[in-house]
Amino acid sequence: MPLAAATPDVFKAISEAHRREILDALMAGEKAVGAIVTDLSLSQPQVSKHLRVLSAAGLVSCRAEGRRRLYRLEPAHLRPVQEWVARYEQAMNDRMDRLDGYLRQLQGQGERQ
Amino acid sequence: MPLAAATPDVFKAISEAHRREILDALMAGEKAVGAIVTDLSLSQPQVSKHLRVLSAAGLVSCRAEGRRRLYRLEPAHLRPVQEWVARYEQAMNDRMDRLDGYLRQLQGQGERQ
DNA sequence: TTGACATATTCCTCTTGAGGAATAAGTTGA
DNA sequence: TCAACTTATTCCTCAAGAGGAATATGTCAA
Repeated sequence: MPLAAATPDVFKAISEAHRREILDALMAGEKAVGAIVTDLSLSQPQVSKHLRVLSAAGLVSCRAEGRRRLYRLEPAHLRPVQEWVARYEQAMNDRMDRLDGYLRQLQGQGERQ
Repeated sequence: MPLAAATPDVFKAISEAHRREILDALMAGEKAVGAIVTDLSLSQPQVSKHLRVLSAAGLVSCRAEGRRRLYRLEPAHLRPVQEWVARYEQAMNDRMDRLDGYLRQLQGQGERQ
């Protein structure tokens, strides 16, 4: 994973399954790198590199405690994604409403016949 | 864009900015490829390839009308993303609540002094 | 200081993916 | 059938990105 992988693009950051797993693991709370390694059965460099990407995207933060580094979720930085999908939830509902209206209309016709 | 790009992975599909723009453009309703091309100032092959990826992910569907192909949004297939982020909204709120409780506690102490 | 430990980084290889140019394929109208 | 039109596909190149192995960096404990 080259340095350039540390893109601050949140959508890119969460597009990788392993990185989503890491975020999921951090939902339980702060964790050291080693804990993530054992939890997810990934290699240590692999986890470090993914954490770097997540960090660049602002999705995790880090504090040092002794020789360990404790990573913590920063869920607020998922907001761009959240807002983006939210607009489509609206679209989903609109479609539902149309379908609903159509069904109601069909039903009305049925009753009139 | 090789064929292998047609991954049915929704997260990968929406990780590309141009593809998100295409989806956004389709929120207004069904559109022909050419319309997307002019709307977004992308090349025609570029749009076709992105539509292929979006289609493989189930995010758009297509119907032929004469020599044109009309693409339509399938917002329901964004559900995996929506559900995934939703879990983090919960995490955000939890954190907010803790912050709120903490502030209240501080305020209480201030009043007592 | 030295050695064990925890994490980060570098170097490498391989695959994936984006985009351009050219072309193929399907459709319509004359 | 032929020419114009619309979209899809192929071939190519280049950059990005993932992962492994080895190593560097930093920290603690004795």
